[in-house]
Amino acid sequence: MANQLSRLDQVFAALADPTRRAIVMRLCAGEASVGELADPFAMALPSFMKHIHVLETSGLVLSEKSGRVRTCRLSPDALLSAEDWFQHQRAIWEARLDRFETYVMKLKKERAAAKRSSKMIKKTTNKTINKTTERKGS
Amino acid sequence: MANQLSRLDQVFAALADPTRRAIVMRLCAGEASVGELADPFAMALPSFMKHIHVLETSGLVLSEKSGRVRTCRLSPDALLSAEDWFQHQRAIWEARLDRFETYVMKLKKERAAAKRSSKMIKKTTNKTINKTTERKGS
DNA sequence: TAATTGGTTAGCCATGGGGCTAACTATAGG
DNA sequence: CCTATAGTTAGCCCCATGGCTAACCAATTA
Repeated sequence: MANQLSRLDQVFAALADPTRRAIVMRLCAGEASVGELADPFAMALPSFMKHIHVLETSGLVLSEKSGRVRTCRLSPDALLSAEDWFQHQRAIWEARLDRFETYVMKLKKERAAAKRSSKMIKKTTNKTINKTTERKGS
Repeated sequence: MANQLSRLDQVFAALADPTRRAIVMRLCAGEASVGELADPFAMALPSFMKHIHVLETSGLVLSEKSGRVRTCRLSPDALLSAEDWFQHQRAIWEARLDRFETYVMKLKKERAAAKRSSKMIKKTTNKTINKTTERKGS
């Protein structure tokens, strides 16, 4: 009970394996038994079951046993939470790009104005731009 | 295609580690030197450098050394390709849901018709319908 | 030139992941 | 009742991963 990894850790770790990604892709098309899922893979069943187990503990897959057959289905929640992570990062990234772009536009204007009214001071301003991208809040 | 998969392997594996996800999140806010990146982590530098290296070979991060300082920045391509994967899976999933739903609608109609014209045969149909109501919007 | 700073290389260690076989349980079918 | 089917459990192997220290460049800076 000491070190519980975050759900994202488990979801990404689960999806880092091509076999498991293939299983998820297969389950996107509908539920299936372990045997059906395992069929395309040249792998011993116990090995395959480990993958299923990883997917289950990551929350990506749910399964239920009835009789001697275990049926697996996708639980889209974990998938969505990972997708959310990407979208969140992208939002931050794009916001920064926007801020940067407007900043550069402002600089451009200022530079143009300075050029119009003066002689030549642009070298240092240019360097300042690099510094800013490097670090924002610290 | 197989090439792309192995890249996904690396991207997901890279993101499966909380340290590395934190680095990516930090880099979404702008580029930084290795030292700056390492600062928040209670970890020896060589260990930290391994994470940077993993991120670089996964294609998530680019770095450039000038003088004795190595500056890292995010390369959004890999991030986007992973996000695409999710969106693709979700599309398939949702398409299936739609197909399933129309199928159930068809069943409902048929059941209503059967009920109108016959006695009582609802057992299995009923079970199928419950499955649908269980998850609808997602 | 000497010392400091910022990374890098090399090598060690413990753990965990992904694969296997063999043997076992439990249902379904003949 | 007997056998085949579908998973499951146990245990072994190998190598990748994530952490460490120690020693080593190579730029800056005093």
